[in-house]
Amino acid sequence: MQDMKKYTIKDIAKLAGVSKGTVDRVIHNRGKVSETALKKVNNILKEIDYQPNLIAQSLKNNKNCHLCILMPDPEIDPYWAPCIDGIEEALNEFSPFGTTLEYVYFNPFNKDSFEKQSLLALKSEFDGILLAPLFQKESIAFINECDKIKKTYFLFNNDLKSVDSQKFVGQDLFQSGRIGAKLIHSTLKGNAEVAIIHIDEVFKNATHMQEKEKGFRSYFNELKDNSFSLNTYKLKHRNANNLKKTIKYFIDTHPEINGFFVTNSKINLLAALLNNSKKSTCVVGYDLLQENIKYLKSGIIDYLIHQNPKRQAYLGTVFLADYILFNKVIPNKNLIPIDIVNSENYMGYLK
Amino acid sequence: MQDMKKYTIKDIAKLAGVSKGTVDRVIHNRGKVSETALKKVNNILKEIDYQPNLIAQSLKNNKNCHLCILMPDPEIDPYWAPCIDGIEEALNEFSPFGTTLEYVYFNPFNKDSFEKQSLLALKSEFDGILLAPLFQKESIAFINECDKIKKTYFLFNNDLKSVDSQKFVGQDLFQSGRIGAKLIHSTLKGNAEVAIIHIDEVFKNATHMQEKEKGFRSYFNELKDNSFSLNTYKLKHRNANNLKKTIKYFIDTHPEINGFFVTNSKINLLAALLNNSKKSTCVVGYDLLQENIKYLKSGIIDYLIHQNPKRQAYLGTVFLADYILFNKVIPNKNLIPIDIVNSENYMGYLK
DNA sequence: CTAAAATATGTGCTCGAGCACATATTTTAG
DNA sequence: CTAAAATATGTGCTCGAGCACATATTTTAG
Repeated sequence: MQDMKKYTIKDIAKLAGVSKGTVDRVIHNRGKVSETALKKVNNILKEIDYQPNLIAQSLKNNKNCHLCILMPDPEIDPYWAPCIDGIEEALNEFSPFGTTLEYVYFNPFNKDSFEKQSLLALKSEFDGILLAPLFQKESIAFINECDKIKKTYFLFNNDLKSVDSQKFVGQDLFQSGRIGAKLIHSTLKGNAEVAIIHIDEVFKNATHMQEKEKGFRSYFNELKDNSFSLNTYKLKHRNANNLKKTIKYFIDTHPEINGFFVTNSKINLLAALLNNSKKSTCVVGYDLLQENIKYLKSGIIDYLIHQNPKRQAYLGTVFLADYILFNKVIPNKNLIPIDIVNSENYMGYLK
Repeated sequence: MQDMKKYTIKDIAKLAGVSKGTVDRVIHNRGKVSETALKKVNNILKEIDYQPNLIAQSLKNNKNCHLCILMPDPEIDPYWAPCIDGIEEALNEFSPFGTTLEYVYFNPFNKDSFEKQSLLALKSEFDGILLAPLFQKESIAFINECDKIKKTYFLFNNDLKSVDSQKFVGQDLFQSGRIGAKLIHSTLKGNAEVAIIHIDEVFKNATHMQEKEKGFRSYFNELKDNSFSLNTYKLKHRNANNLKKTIKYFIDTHPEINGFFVTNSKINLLAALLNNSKKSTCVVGYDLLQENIKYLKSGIIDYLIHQNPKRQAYLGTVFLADYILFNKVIPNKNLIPIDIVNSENYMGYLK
């Protein structure tokens, strides 16, 4: 609230009765400064709380920032499509500061594809890389490689246990499972048969869903209400038709279930086959895919938990660019809020 | 994705075989350029899609941006406290670009205070002002004055009907009411006595709450379920003790109510007096005040609708600074998402 | 006490855009 | 055809930070 006059190095030099070269040496601890000069300059720096002009600084540095984005192909899994919007939004903000981008997609259901594409990415001359480390082991190998060749990386979507959490933006998946549980609890109150359903299309990329299940179960364990019974079901398959039959068979053989918690965005596959005539049911799943919103609007899905891939990718890009261009520190623990979405507030989260 | 080499004016001058002065004149349409030179330069500009270096530009302009924040005193109404965090966060981002701030607080329950403080603000030498226009008529007078003296303004929290919505960031209050209704509907299912409760401490600043009520009622109207009965109650008073008695009396005389929708952050006053022994009740209100979260955790409040004052103020500040410093256009219709908060996801929205 | 070495300090250029002013070229008037 | 006026073009400074290099001052060795 004080009158924040912006001091320049020249101002400081004049105030201290030295040249700007000396001020510069003091600021950057480059030595070759007498103790008298050092003290004078330091006192003034402290007094006026000198902040260098970021604009002048970055003009001088004239750094460029070329980022590489290593993520699943949104054509293969539409969950990732909003990430592009978030990244492009960040690019818009940073391209006047010399930021450029390059996308490298991999098939999220195919480990080999990740390995192949990550090698491709490494060949590129990027200054920083943003990646969704879907495959634990392979991703760790990849970032070790990045460390070795001194390239900055940043993770989004899911964390890697062995990695500095300062380099990650995403959600707390355990807590996210608890939220699902709370929603089903609020809606069904008691005497409910609850199913935790893992629908997995091709590849078992399960750490994600397991964390959610853990959180979900922890909520009900703490509740100590015997009138809820919980069971886990894994609905897998090889091709889409097959999966549809599996789900249909599951629904038909479990008419007693009235609470459905689907641990990923595939909930629309279940919703398509659910009959909403049964009065007291609660269906909770993940992600604002068009297909999911359709069933949210029609009332078959009660709640969707929003993982906000767009914001995750946006923030990841911004952190990287800010770090590379302006040496800004990346804030610690970037857990973004977990949004509860129903038929009345989903609009706010699209675009 | 092409090789985005960053061209400078010097590069263009060389390519066109002219001096940078001529290039500059072409770029800014300042005339005094022969047709041959004009064509040559324009062709190259088009060809390389020249984008001026924003950093160099703003170093040259060396604009300062002094913002004034005209908002309610958070000491008087704690709802506003998070706004300060959001504004300071924005300030952190922009102070290296020469942005400074000045707060002018008014008493949100006192029109005269607003008028007095807004006059005070006008005396200040600001480049832009961010305000929460609580008082319709007075605020319109104020921004008309701003228009007259050509000062940039931006609104947050609530809109003014007569004002360009491009200068506003906030939430859709009607929709927010519908969300409250949906939550009560999901939780209570049917056969419910629902109360819409306006708790107003001193001043009737009602447009806010009226919009929410309209949305709330519109949801139930569309539902066409006779088993819900809706009633509106206005709980007013002159001093806090008095209000407590009023609320207590209201609760005691309306034991039949099981759905409570409180249209503002004062829901903790109701929650403090509610008995949660009754099994099938649903209490929905607004805002993540500490007092509200207490009752959310204890289970008396089921849902809080998050108006995200922090993000509103953050975005407002960012838009103003970006506009003043970099001539960025302020995006149209800045309606931020309306977050549904329960005991399991509130943490993500704090800080 | 002097010359060389070590240390301290200052100067002037750069980053890219933008503009004032100086200079060069073309057009017009007589 | 020439001088003045009009027009076109180019030069060099500035914004603030940062650094290489030039210069000044102090210390050390003999």
